[in-house]
Amino acid sequence: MKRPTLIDVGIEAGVSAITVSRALREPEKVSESLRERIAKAIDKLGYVPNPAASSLASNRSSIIGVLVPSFSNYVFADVLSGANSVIEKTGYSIQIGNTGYDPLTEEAMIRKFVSLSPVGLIIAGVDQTETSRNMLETVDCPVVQIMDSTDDPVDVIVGFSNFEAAAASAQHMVDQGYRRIAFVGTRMDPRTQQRMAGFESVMRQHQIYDPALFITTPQKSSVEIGRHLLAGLLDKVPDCDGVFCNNDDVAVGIGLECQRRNLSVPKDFGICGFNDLGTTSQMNPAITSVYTPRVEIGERAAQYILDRAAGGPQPDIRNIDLGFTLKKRASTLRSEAI
Amino acid sequence: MKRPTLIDVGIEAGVSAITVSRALREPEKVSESLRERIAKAIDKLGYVPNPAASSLASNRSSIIGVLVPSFSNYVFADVLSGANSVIEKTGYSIQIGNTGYDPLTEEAMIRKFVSLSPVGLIIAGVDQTETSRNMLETVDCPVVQIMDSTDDPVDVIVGFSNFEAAAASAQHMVDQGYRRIAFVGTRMDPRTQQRMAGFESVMRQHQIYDPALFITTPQKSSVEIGRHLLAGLLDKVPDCDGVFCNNDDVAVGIGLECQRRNLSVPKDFGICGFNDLGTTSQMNPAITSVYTPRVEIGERAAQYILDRAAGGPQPDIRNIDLGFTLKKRASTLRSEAI
DNA sequence: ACGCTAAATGATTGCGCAATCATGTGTCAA
DNA sequence: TTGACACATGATTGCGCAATCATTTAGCGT
Repeated sequence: MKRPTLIDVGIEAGVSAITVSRALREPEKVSESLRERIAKAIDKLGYVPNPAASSLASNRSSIIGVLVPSFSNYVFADVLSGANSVIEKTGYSIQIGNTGYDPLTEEAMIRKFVSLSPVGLIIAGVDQTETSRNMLETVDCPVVQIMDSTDDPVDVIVGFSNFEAAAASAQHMVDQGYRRIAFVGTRMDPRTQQRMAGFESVMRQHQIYDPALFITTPQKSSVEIGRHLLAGLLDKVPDCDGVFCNNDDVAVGIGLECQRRNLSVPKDFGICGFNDLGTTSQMNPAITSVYTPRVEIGERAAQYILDRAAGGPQPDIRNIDLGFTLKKRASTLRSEAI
Repeated sequence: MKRPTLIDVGIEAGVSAITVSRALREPEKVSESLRERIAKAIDKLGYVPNPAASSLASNRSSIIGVLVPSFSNYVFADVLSGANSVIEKTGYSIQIGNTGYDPLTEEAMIRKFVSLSPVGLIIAGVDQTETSRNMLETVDCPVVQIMDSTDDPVDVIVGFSNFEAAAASAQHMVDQGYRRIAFVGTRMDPRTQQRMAGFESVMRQHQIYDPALFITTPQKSSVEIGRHLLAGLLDKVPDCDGVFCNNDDVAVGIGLECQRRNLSVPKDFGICGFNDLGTTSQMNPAITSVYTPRVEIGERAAQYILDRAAGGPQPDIRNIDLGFTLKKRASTLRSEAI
């Protein structure tokens, strides 16, 4: 009852082991009749390839590594979902790693992944350590950075500009007449910092920049923290008339806290979220948010790796910017609300 | 510049390859001095083990397979997070699979995972096909079913009783005086059906069972669908006075729709969610929900696999029920609200 | 019918490691 | 001093597959 090998299948089908191997990997190089006989033998014996042996012999595993900073951040659940939908139809599989937003953990995970001779790697962001960057430059497989935008990716990057997305949101709020807009940032990972920079740039441009309006916390985002941060913010800056959040959870929390305080949204207070995870659009009033194409980013990243694995070239455009969409909703549309 | 092997390290350290291998896997069997020399050599050469070779030679990979029905269901993001927190400190890695709530996809994924000679498997639920069940019974590694409860697991099961959790919620609503309580179910996967059964059982017990109060849809849950389902429900059953949702998203959507309709919660309408994902507790009013120990389930499942891998025995209690907690909040506490 | 080429199939080898068994080395009791 | 024994280290082998090269067969024009 041992697990059958290529040799067993070969014997059953009356061919050599290598022909079976070929029939599986390059069927066009094996005659029709043999293919059928081999298929029958595989079926009969219940043969399943041994990926370890294949990997060892070919110096190439069938693993695609996906490195994300957090599983509980739903943004990455979506990315994973997109990548999976593309990969699951192939013979490849996804191995995941969680860096916990820590560069050194990330380094360790990259080292581990590189040792797998993966088909490709997907990794969030551009802010790797020098050592990490070096490993990624050197590894013999496509590497896709995601959720960000840069002219100098390791290989290619699929994402959008966090700076621009935040700037567009800020500009929208300014357009709607808000002047004392706060930035609320949780976790403060590199992408959040870029959003903060984009926000700040627009504030400065309109000469309404005020450092007192920047509220940040290293805690992870949540609806609950959003409520607390709004309370703190209004204590500290009572004349604050709006907020841009680095995350939808926080925006929802703030929206709920406004309900409780009977703070009129959008009239007296504007709210803008980030990522458009679904709840913002259903709130009362509906909350403006920046839709980011997370699922598509996962799909495109995975597809690029498959294309390269199939022999495709590195494309000319290495910065694949899928953009973002500012979903303007009631929570900031003060002009229409009057 | 080739990747160094055990032999290279051995030469560098002046020992044989197998001693290096031992130093890595069973350090206590190698003398202190050699261990140091070997460690230095490994460092100098930047040696990283080849998992494929190891797996081939030992007939045992370092992979723990986790099979979930969906990545975008945040419940499983939490499970994954819990499992990862336990596993990341070890030399093992997580390979994930998405069954898409489809038994045949699940079968295929199990087949694939089994072929990896994994350290262990974690799989959601108990409703595998006969073929799946067979493979799981046969595979030579610990298998942990999760998110459910049964006296007859494949190996062990870590979870809670969906039937009991729903029944407890229903009983609570009945205790609060609700009599025309609807069940709103999305996706209708096996666990949702168990919740429905638990709910139904309590309704029958109190002789207030009415099939018209069961609203189900194959769509996945979301805040948006929750709003729509409430609208449909109130059209169909105007005297409905409460709802038990199989999922928090739906409960939040219903809560928001009640806000919009100025339907007084909990006075005229009670709402209970499931899973307690975080937003329910922050709503106005706060929504009652059943907290399920998702992260802990992931942790315990992973820990069990590690224990078994380290030579531990199969425990006596194979049904590890971590329970649930009904978080009674304003949305159902009608007696207190008056 | 002959030789040429292309297509189909096979034989051999080694990937890097761990299982197994073999050997060396030191310690201690009698 | 000897032998028994534990402990430390090494040599050999094979895991199942794919890369490489070798061989056979089929198809074709002249």
